Amino acid sequence: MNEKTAVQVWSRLRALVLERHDRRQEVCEALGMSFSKIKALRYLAMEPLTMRELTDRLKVDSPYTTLLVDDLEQRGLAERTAHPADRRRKIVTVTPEGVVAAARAEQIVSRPPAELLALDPADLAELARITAVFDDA
Amino acid sequence: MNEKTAVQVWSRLRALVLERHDRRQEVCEALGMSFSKIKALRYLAMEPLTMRELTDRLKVDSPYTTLLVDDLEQRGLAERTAHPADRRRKIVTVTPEGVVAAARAEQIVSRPPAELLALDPADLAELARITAVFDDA
DNA sequence: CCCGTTAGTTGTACTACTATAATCATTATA
DNA sequence: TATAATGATTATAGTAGTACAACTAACGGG
Repeated sequence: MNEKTAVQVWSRLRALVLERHDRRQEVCEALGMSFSKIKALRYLAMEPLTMRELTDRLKVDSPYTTLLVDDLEQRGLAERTAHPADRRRKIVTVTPEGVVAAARAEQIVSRPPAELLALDPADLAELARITAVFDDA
Repeated sequence: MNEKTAVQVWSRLRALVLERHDRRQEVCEALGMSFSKIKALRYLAMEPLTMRELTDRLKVDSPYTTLLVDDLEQRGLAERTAHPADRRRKIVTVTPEGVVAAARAEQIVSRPPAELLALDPADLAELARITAVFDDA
């Protein structure tokens, strides 16, 4: 009954991530911007992206990406710069202020929930071992 | 280093639930309605609720709950009925069609991801054992 | 060099959701 | 029994996000 156990585990993981520890509202309030903008900022903080790459990562349409980056620029968190090889493209990079803001967001969402911290260390280690395969799956 | 391991596990669980297997779009397309309405329908399918109780569960404001239930009623998926003891309240119940729709939604979101099904049965059992404490936490 | 394609922007219109205030009926309470 | 509080609705306005069409500028292959 692998299937049945998987359903049960899946239900618990969803409850943990989606219901009990949905940090979206918290991070939106902390940074004073919508979650879409925070997602954009976090992608850009990982590496500079062209508008198109950012559009693909966010899974939105390109006109909306323009609006998102417009807003991030107005807040002084990101900048459009020229692409060295293709003058059609624009590379969006985060400013130092953007790096700080992205780190604040990252810190909030990555804070592990009490349920995990309360686990027996051996069980937590087991969890780490078992979930390791998710990284490259 | 319990903290560090917890951060790592938390990161993997978030990626699994939020990035790789976010079923929101899929279930919205299957039922032809917004995710808020589907959430409302699923709560109501578990048990009949008053408008206030539904409002609290959905964490929206009461005027919006009115709109949500209006729409579910128009689709023939839910019904407002009188409260036996308090004529101010209205009890919202799902219709037989609503039960079917809620079950379809449930089936989509509860389908466990390939990552879990591919686990070694012993590891999956371990996962079930360790995550069991989440149920009452 | 022409032509199809791509990158990005602008504009418009729409849906989903949020916030607030006002209103009505009903119930609980001082 | 007057008054406060509650449950639900209506109305209004605003923000966020989505979809589409049109457009400019620039690249790339025949």
